[in-house]
Amino acid sequence: MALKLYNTLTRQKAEFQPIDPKNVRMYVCGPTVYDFAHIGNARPVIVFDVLYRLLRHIYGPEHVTYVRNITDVDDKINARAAERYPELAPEIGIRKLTDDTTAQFHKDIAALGVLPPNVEPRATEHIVEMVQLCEALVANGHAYVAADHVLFDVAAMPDYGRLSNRSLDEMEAGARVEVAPYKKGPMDFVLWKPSKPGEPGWPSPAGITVPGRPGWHIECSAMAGKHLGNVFDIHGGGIDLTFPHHENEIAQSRCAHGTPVMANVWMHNGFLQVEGEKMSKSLGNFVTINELLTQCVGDVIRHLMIQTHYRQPIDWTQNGLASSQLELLSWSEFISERCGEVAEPAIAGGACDADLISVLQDDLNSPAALTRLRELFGLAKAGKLSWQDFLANARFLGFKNLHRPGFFHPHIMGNVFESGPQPNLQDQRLFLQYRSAIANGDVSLAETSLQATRLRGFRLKINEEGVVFVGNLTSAEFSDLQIETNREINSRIARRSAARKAKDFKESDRIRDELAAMGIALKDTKNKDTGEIETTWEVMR
RNA sequence: GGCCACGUGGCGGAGUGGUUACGUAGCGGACUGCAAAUCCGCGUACCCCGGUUCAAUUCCGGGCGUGGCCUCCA
Repeated sequence: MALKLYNTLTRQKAEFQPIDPKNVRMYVCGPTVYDFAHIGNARPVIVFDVLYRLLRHIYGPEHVTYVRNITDVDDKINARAAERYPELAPEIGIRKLTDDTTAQFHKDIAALGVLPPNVEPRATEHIVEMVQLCEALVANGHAYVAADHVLFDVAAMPDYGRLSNRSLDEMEAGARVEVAPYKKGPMDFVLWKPSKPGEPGWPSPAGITVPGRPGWHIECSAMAGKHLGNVFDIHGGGIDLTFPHHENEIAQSRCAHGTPVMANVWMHNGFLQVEGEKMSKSLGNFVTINELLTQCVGDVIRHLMIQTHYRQPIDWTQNGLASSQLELLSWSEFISERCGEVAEPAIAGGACDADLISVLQDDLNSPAALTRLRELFGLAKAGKLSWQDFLANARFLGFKNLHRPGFFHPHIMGNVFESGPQPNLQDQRLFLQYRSAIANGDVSLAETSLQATRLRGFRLKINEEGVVFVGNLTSAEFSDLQIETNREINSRIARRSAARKAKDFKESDRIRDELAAMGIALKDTKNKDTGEIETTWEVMR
């Protein structure tokens, strides 16, 4: 089956035909860097990561160019920088804010298993290209200068509004925005505007003498043009960007370059709600990726995200996260049993499943891909498929911690020593935060969490499988909790086995309950060869 | 007001003009001293009202509900 994609431009699913199969080009609108990225920002990042992986699979990794920009010039950035760094010169404060926020963004999405794009251009490094675009548009009559602004003349473009399916008449009729007096047409939009004092500014195009700065849309036209050419294959982003952002990008790029399209395929991911409500700062239900990563491993977020088709709305809930985590737990328990002591399986081998690729090729049907992965899981459990093959497919979908089941347990292991303080809810949250920090590779958060728990009288230890052990030894020679713990657990299991042999079930059940109170679950299995009963343990679900 | 999505079993979530996807929870069974884990089995869902059709959850029309854009928010 060939790759089919839904195209907002045509409102149809159609077979994807790359302009050049040796260089498939995709542009996705990235974040404006002024604050922590939220879960809504994570959606396009994950969705188009799946597409990127699929394209690389089909055309070869070296034949795909993925560009995702960083918007680092914006009113919100200016305002935030002035607020946070009032003592710094504006350009220094802005640079610091955008650098820090970009670094944070990278850290957050790395935990989500997202591959880095081939190019990640910053708007401020493409001012020259933006100025050139403005010049070209003024020169060919698609833009005009008024009051030190460069404005796009919407009336000069016959099919303006095609992407968002709007006519100029409708938009003007329904427009709620006040029209600036210098605009020729009410829908004309800004390509370049004069900088106010204290705002970043650059030499202006088109004979404007005062310094200025770019409008919102022009940056993407400039960056896409520079890195992907005047016409490229796929342009993606959130559905809210369809109008005006993408519509205006198209207008600028096409009119500047004289091309019939900017990108052949336009893809838009659906919106996201939180616990049934729209996410907004005023409602106080703003969920940042960073915050989520203190509760769970990035794989869990990814699982929940791709379980819904990218064009469907998602209601993001705590409940959903928990069930995603549970499924990942069962996969990871299987994997860790099979791969044994290989802590960092640089697992060789494992092939991509044709059916999984096939459903993914149907407009990126990631939920169906997950269903296929579940079938593969069943086959692997039944011994009809190697665990490496299953793992390879899971990794293709971006899950990267399946060899560490400890990361997916709903709880961390309970208190294995009986004296001293018992953890309360807040402590347990800290334990989880520590585990997540380790899982997501956040070294500084891990250290902070460790310190905090230490102050509260607990000691944490995490093993290769991601299982966190908690003790409250007060001794300064707190050596190796894991060894202590294993010794403790094994001796209790031995006592229980003896009791069972003696048919003292009251005693054996008592020991099992005791272990359960520590968060340890026992499993009795019959050894197939010897017929002996063997007891294994794991952290409780 | 204009334009546009979405509404599936307890929950999550694909898909289809006629044959109970899938996951999870729940229930029943096997196994077990009892559990847990595992394995096997079970649920006959598609917002409402009309229409088209031999047949609609799936197509068409209307309604209701939720959400998005038209306000530089993915």
